[in-house]
Amino acid sequence: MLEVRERIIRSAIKLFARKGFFETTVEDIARGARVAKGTIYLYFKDKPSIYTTIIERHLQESIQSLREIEMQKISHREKVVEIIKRGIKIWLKFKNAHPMFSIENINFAKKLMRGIKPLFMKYHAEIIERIAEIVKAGIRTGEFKNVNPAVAAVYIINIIRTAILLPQINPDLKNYEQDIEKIFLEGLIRR
Amino acid sequence: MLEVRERIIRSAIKLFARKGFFETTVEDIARGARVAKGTIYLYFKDKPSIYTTIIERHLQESIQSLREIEMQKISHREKVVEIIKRGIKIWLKFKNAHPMFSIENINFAKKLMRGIKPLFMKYHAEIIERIAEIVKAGIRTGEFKNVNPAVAAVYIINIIRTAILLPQINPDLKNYEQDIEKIFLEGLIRR
Amino acid sequence: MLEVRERIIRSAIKLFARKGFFETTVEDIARGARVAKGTIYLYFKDKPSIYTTIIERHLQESIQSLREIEMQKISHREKVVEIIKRGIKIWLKFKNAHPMFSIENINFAKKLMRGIKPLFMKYHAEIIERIAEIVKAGIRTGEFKNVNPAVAAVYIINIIRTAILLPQINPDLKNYEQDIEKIFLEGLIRR
Amino acid sequence: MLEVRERIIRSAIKLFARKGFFETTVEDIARGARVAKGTIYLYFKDKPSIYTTIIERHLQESIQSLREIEMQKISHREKVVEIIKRGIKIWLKFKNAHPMFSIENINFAKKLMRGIKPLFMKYHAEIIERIAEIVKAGIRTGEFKNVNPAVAAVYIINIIRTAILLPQINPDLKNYEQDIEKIFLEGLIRR
DNA sequence: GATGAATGAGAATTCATTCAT
DNA sequence: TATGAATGAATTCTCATTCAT
Repeated sequence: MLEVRERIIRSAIKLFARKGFFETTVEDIARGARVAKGTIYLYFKDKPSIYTTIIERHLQESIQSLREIEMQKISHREKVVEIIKRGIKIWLKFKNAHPMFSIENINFAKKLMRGIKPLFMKYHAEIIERIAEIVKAGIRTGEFKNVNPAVAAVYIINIIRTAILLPQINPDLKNYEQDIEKIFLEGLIRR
Repeated sequence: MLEVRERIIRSAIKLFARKGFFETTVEDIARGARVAKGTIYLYFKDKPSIYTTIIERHLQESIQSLREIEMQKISHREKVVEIIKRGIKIWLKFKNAHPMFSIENINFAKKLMRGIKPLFMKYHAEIIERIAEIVKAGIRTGEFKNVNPAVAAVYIINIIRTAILLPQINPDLKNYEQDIEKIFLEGLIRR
Repeated sequence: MLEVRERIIRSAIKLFARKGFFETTVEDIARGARVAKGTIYLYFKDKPSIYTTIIERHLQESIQSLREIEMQKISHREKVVEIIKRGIKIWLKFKNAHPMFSIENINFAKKLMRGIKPLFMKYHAEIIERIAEIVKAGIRTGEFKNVNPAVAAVYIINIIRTAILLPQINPDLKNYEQDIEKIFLEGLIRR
Repeated sequence: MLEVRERIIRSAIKLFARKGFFETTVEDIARGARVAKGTIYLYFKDKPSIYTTIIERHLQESIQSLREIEMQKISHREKVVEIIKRGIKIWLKFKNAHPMFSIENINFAKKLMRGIKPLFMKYHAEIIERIAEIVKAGIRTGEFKNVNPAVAAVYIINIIRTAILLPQINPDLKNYEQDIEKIFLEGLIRR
């Protein structure tokens, strides 16, 4: 049997993803973790802090993934492609509950989420920063066009988002990753 | 003074965008519209239906915008650029509350959104369809690369989203639209 | 077209009988009377006073009916039977909404009905009184057993109630009036 | 101190009888039971279900009482008298709130009662049935007149009602039970 | 007289959080 | 540590009544 704290987190991830933060009750989480309601409060200060913990974990995972990519001996183009691939993998785990690349959700519930924003912003800024660094390097080596690296970084995060949303919106689509990558790297315009 | 119904809608748009659906109370909306709580219920069946009405309005506006672009006598490239420009304008108004712009919210509050989903999906499908048609035409004329038009359509919607998020994440950035457009149309890779 | 006031009363009678006092809204009554909601308040002080008016009308009708029976040249036994017959007829019109022989309803809604109680009690006392007078006379002439006339009067009102409830409880029953009258006049015990 | 659930039920019985269902608030009940408002909802799904529970309890008590009477080794006449005596005792506790005792209430609040009606009808039918059986047996043995037993059963229930109402209407009356019993068993007519 | 839009007090219900055991 | 019964603030929604037109 897992640690109580871990059981709570896993139960919460499952429920937040399925029903959302507001429509998941602390009781639901407790039931899923097979502990009593009160026990939750021995491990977490309040409901939002469960959410915060989950987000933080995923953001850290994302940053760890970026660090690994940075150190690989591959072209910057390949690095960018790798960021997208691994980003999809990590974020897919957390799917819809993840406010990561859905920054709006942070505003979606001001009061409750107030505590999440600074945390999120800190990590988010680092993620953008690290991706921007790779883009900047790619520009220096002449691999990439001369664009604002920060803009490109946000753009890349949205590419990940596009890849995750696409099958939700259009489940029949196959091999869309190739098209996304193509448009992203080479542009929509034919020459 | 505006019509009561219109005042309620505008108050709700402002509040949903600022605080989100759950943390906006009916009383808040009433206060913002300068009517009594009960008055809301003369114009709307319940709280979710205010939300639905707002969403529908924005989706219809989006579709109307697409129709106008379709009829313009400009290149497909210019049409796509125009879609993005006008999309930004429309969605900016509704910012954070807009579930299209932030499809994750649909899962962020499953039960609430259940009623909205069919409505949303209907319009969303039409929007994707119309954008895809333009892309398809552009491919035929040789303006665009040969990619799956549906993939490109979702991609374009996410470009709009990127453009809206960027200044929120990094308020110092200037002229980022140009870079976004450049990456989108010509790709990140230099040649 | 009837007078407005009369239209309101008839609409209310119909609705109170069908849905009860609490679940009939003033708006319902107005719609049924084909007047605007506000118009009701030109004719009645408030919602309970519509109810009061209806009750008063029926109680007066009951008393009028008793007065007529008193003057008839028939035996006391026949008078009592007549009271029951005409009581059934009058009360049936108002059926379930009638708190008359459902004195509990007066307590069923203390606050709202507070105004009804004195009115009701006044008439009710008179009705009991008049019936008791007839019973007393019957005892004097030797037609009836020597029982407390007031007890007999309430008993008689409950006979009316029994006759009205029976078909509601058991719709298949036929000719039950005869059995009720028999038990009432001659008793259940065989001799 | 009683169990919480029991305290809630007793508080509700007292209040429903005094003020009626509609004018008793959940807060009232909670205060009377000395628990918080929310606690009510740990024991009952909603307000009507408190009512239902109370009704069911009293109906079951009535049936249990009938079963006991059935088994007694006394004449049918004595059984019938016993039914009335014990009926008075049981129903007095629940007085005004009891819809059996006051079947009109069923229509006094149609929507509310819709959920109660099937429950009520089930028990009510059994009560009538059991009383009717006793009457039928009394007719067979020659104790009772040859009347429809179902009619007599409803008649008996109304006798109970008469006995409960009488002191409410006329508080000065003494020994009225004897007169009621006399009229019921031997009839009003003198011979 | 007549209207019906607007009001707002009041009710039922939910659920995060506490705390005695 | 763990429990889960109890709490009560907060929210949605209803509807009798008012009042400007």
